[in-house]
Amino acid sequence: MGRGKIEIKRIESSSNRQVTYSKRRNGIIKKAKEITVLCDTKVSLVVFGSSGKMHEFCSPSTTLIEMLDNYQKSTGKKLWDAKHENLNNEIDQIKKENDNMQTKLRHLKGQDITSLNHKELMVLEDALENGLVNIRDRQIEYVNMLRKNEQILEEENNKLYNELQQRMVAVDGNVREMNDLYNQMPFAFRVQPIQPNLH
Amino acid sequence: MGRGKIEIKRIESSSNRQVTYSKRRNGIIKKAKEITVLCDTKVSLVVFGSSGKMHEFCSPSTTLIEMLDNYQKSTGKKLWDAKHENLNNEIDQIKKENDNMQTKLRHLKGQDITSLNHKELMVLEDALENGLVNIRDRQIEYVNMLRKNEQILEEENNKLYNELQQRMVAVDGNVREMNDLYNQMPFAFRVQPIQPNLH
DNA sequence: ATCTATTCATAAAA
DNA sequence: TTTTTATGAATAGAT
Repeated sequence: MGRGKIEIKRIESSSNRQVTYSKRRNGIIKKAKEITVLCDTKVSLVVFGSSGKMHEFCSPSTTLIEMLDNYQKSTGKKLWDAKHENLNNEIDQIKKENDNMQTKLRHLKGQDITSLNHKELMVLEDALENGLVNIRDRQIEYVNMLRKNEQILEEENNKLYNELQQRMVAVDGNVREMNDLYNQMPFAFRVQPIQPNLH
Repeated sequence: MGRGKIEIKRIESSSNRQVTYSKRRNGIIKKAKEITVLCDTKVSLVVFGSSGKMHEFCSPSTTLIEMLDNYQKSTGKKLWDAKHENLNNEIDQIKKENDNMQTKLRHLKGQDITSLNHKELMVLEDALENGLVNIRDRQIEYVNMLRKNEQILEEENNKLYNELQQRMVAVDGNVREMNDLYNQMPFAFRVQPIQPNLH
C-alpha cells in the first residue's frame, strides 16, 4: 500500500523507519478510534517507539485501569499480583546481595571469621594488605600535596615579606624627606601632620 | 475501503456491526504486528467487543506487565496502588544501601579513593589495620591449632610405636621360645614351621 | 510536510 | 464465519 510492496521485516534505514513508524502509528490509532465508534467496542492501545517515547489511545468510554481490570477478569491472569510477586522477588534478590556484601564487609573488618578456612583467610589478608597499600599510597600523595602547598605558600610569604619591607623602606624615605621639608618651614606654618611619623 | 464509503459512527445493524468488528479487529491486530516488526516498536493492544469478549495483542519482545510498567514511568500515572509503590520504595532504598556498601567495599579494597579526604582515609586505614590484625590473629590461632594437633599426633605416634616395639619384642620372645622347644624335639617330629622365623 | 502510484483493507454481497 | 470483489484508505518512496 505504497509505491512498492515491502517485506514485513525491520526497516534498516533509520530515517525510513522513523517516518514509517510515525505514519503507521497514526494509522493504527485512527483505526482504533474507528472501531471504537463503528462497533461500539473498547480499545486500549499503547505503543513505545524504539526511542522509548510512548503513544497511547484509549476508548473515551473507558479508562486504562478499567480495561486492565476487565483484562484480569477475562484472562484470569493477575496483573497487579504478578507485579507484586515480581517486586517481592526482586527485593529478595537484592536483600541476598545485601547480605553477601555485609558478610564481606564484616570479614574485611575481621569479624565473623571463625568459620573461614585457611585459604579464605589468606585471600582476605591479601585483599586487606592490598587495600592498605593503596590507602597509604594515597595518604602519601596527600601529604606530598600538602607539603608542596606549604612550600608554595612559604615562598609566596617570603616574596610578600620582602616586597613589604621594600615598600616600608620607601615610605620611610618619603617620611624622612617630608620631615626635612617640614623642619625647614617657618614655624608659623607648622601644623600637626596628619600622618604620624613612622619613626 | 469497501464497496462504499461509510460514515464513522456506530453501525446500527447488529450483524453488520459484528462482521465489521471481526474484520477490523483482525485488521488492527495485523497492523500492530506489522508496526512491531517494521519499526522495532512495542505495542500492546486490548480490545473488548460489545459482547464483552476480549482480544489482545502484545509485541513478542515484551509483556503487558512490562508495557504497563513503562507506561507508568512515561506518564507518571499510577496504575497499581500504594502497595506497589511501597514495594518500589523499598527496592529503591535497598538499592541505595547496596550502592553504599559497594562503595565501602571498593574503598576497603583501595579503589575509588581519590575523592576521599584525609580524615576518611585515616578511618579506612584504621579499619584495614584492624581487620588485618584480626585476620592474622585468626591465622595464628589456626596455625597454633595445627601445631597442637601435630603434637598430639606425634605423641600418639610415639606411643603406638613404643607399643608396637614392645609387642614385637614379645612376639620375638615367643618365637625364640618356640624355636628352643622345636630344637629340643626329636628329629622325626620336625616339620617346616608355618610361621616363618622372625630372625 | 505533501504528493501520488501502489498496495492494502474492507463494505457489501454471497 | 469466510470468501469474493469493487472500492476507498493507507502508505512507501519521492519531493
